[in-house]
Amino acid sequence: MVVDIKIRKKSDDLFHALADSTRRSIIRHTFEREHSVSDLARFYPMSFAAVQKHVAILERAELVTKRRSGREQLVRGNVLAVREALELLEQMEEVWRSRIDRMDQILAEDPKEGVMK
Amino acid sequence: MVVDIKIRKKSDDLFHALADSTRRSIIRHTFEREHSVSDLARFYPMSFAAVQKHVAILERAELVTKRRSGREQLVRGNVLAVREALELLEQMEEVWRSRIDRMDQILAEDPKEGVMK
DNA sequence: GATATCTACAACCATATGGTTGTAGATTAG
DNA sequence: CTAATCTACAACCATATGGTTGTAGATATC
Repeated sequence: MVVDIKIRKKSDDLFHALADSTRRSIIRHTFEREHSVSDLARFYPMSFAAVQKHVAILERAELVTKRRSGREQLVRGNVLAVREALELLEQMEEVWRSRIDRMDQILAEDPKEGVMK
Repeated sequence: MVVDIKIRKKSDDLFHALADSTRRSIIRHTFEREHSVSDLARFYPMSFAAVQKHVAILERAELVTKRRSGREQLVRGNVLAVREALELLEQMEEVWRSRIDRMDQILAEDPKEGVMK
């Protein structure tokens, strides 16, 4: 299905965006309050352009949004994308949990079955 | 601190490992039950060596463990790493939540203060 | 109007990533 | 013993990634 490809791509973007400590730091900062891009750039040991690229990756993953204010571009964290990532991980955990449930079920079955074999 | 670097690297590895749909699929499969590497390789449209590399990346992120059984290498998902990723995301969410709390606090203050200004 | 600031974006570079094929060592099956 | 299977790992390749510098357009400040 085409929709599946979209979900896959979105998850790829989401986790990829999270797989960098600078970007995780930007998320935290922009969760606290809005920051302009150059505001953020002053904070990290890299060029303005590099930070700009990190913000673009976060934006594509919808982890942050940008809003223009005069000549500044204000970046704000979007908690919904983090929730999305949490849900994806919880779905994985669910597969694991259901396996444990099945094992419990097998162990709870009448032991005679096993002994008689 | 040196410990921080370790945590950073670990988080990088963890989210990077999750940022690929083949690897997320392997996690799900090995959460259900153990699979040998060639078992997994038969399932995906790529070479054995490619799957082997994906498993290595998952192993480095501690998302799976391997156990030898004769000539086979059995791969099993490790739910603890998923929990770790969940915790990291929840910590981010916490920053956001505390900001909301602060805003609520400001809005709950005696309105006279604002009016009198 | 002139100058400084903030942003966008292109071009470039070194390294990482995700794939391939090929070779060789262990282990099992016939 | 021989053949088949499973794994490890090296070498290679195209593209992606994360950084750089430089240029140019908007906006604000003096």
